[in-house]
Amino acid sequence: MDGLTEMLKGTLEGCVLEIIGAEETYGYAVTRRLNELGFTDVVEGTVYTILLRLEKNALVQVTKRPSEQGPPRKFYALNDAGRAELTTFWAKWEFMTSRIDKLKEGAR
Amino acid sequence: MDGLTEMLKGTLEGCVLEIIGAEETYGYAVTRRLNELGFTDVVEGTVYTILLRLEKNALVQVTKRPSEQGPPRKFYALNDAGRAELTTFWAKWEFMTSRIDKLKEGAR
DNA sequence: TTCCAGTACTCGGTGTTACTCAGTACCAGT
DNA sequence: ACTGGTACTGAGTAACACCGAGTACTGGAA
Repeated sequence: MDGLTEMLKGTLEGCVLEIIGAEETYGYAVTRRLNELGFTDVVEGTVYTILLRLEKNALVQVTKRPSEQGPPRKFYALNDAGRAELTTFWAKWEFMTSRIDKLKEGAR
Repeated sequence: MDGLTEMLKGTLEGCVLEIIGAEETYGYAVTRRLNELGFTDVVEGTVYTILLRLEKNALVQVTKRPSEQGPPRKFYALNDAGRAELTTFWAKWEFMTSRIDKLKEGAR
């Protein structure tokens, strides 16, 4: 599935938030997870920019740990602000999808 | 509901496509329709830019008609390319929402 | 009769976002 | 020595929704 780029704006960050909220993890693994989910076109560079933004906005706690395979990993975990952001993300998602599904079903 | 701006990227155009696909209509009315639907922050300028884009991309057929109330209206109707675009929009929407709902439910 | 509110469209400029692409670097197995 | 997988960075691009100011037409209130 391609051409999802524009549609993912604003939601991809929420997905990343959800993924690292479920379990402390690192950029490369987040990319793999998104690819597994079906977002096959999402590439590492994209995820890293999101991660850097989350860090800049103080929504995550970062811990650098050595890896057995390759360079050290930056592990991300949500802090309180991050969890709050995730909650409002799902609220917005719920709101938007419900309205659009209503439109789709031809509600007047 | 505010702060939906980023999330609407890529989907708002699809919504406009759906609205004018259901019935030939004009910009001001499309804005009203979106506001009724719950997207209260969507403003005229935004809708007109989308309409202009649709016209530029040859997805709509435009007819100017006088109005009883105010300046003449530009009525928009989907052409074949527009209907095709609408179909692929809903396909992308279906794809994206199904994946994200799966993520939300904690699918591994 | 003038002025305002509602209707209706246009357009230049802005900020956010995902993406592209190139680069750096570390390690394992061949 | 080399390749391929792992892992992160950063500069630049394109698309989109939004902002704000402007134009213009009509009808009713002041």
